[in-house]
Amino acid sequence: MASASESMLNQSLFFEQDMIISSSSSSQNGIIFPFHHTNIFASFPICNNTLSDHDQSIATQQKQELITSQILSLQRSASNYWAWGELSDCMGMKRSGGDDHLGVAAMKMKKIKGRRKVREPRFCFKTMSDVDVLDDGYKWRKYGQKVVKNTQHPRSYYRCTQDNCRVKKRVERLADDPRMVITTYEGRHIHSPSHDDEDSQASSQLNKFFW
DNA sequence: CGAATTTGACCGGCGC
DNA sequence: GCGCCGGTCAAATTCG
Repeated sequence: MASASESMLNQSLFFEQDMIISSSSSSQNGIIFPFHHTNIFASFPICNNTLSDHDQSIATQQKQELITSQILSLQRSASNYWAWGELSDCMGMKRSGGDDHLGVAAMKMKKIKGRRKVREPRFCFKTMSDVDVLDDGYKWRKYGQKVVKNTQHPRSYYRCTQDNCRVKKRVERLADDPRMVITTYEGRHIHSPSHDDEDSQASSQLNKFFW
């Protein structure tokens, strides 16, 4: 148990270093590297819109924190995950190329300084799973369901039940492979996972380290 | 009976 | 300006 946590720690530290490298060296495809012992693969496309260096570093840091947190919390239930992150808090961003199923969502924006519109950082998992809602350690309440165009499966919308925690997630099935579940997280948890299983202590310790 | 989910209405962004 | 579409709200319904 202790060794597993330690291993995860090292993995995530390595991950942070790669994130920094990727933000300056790759603008389209990002990087892909495996989390060997969890079968998690991560790829981080970097937004190529015009962000200042300062904004870039802040956004990258936020993304790192979000992804690290989510991977830590998902590690317990993970099997055959693919994951990718998206730097989405930049103005007027459009996804280029495919990935239509994730959508250029008309996401709720918030204005900063009265002019800039910024999206919450988002992070997606693609998972081979029979169940739609993965046990990621947090408690979610469903607040909506929508049939999106060109897909036969509805998309479900969840919000974290914790007071003052604004984190949301969307869950949908891949149109061309219904066995795959797309889970999109948006925002940052302001608390530890609420699960009371035996992993919670180690998990919260790791969270403390990264947050 | 309170909590959680369902579901149609509504809203705002975006493309034409 | 209008219509489409994704996201959210909230009343109704279901569940535990």
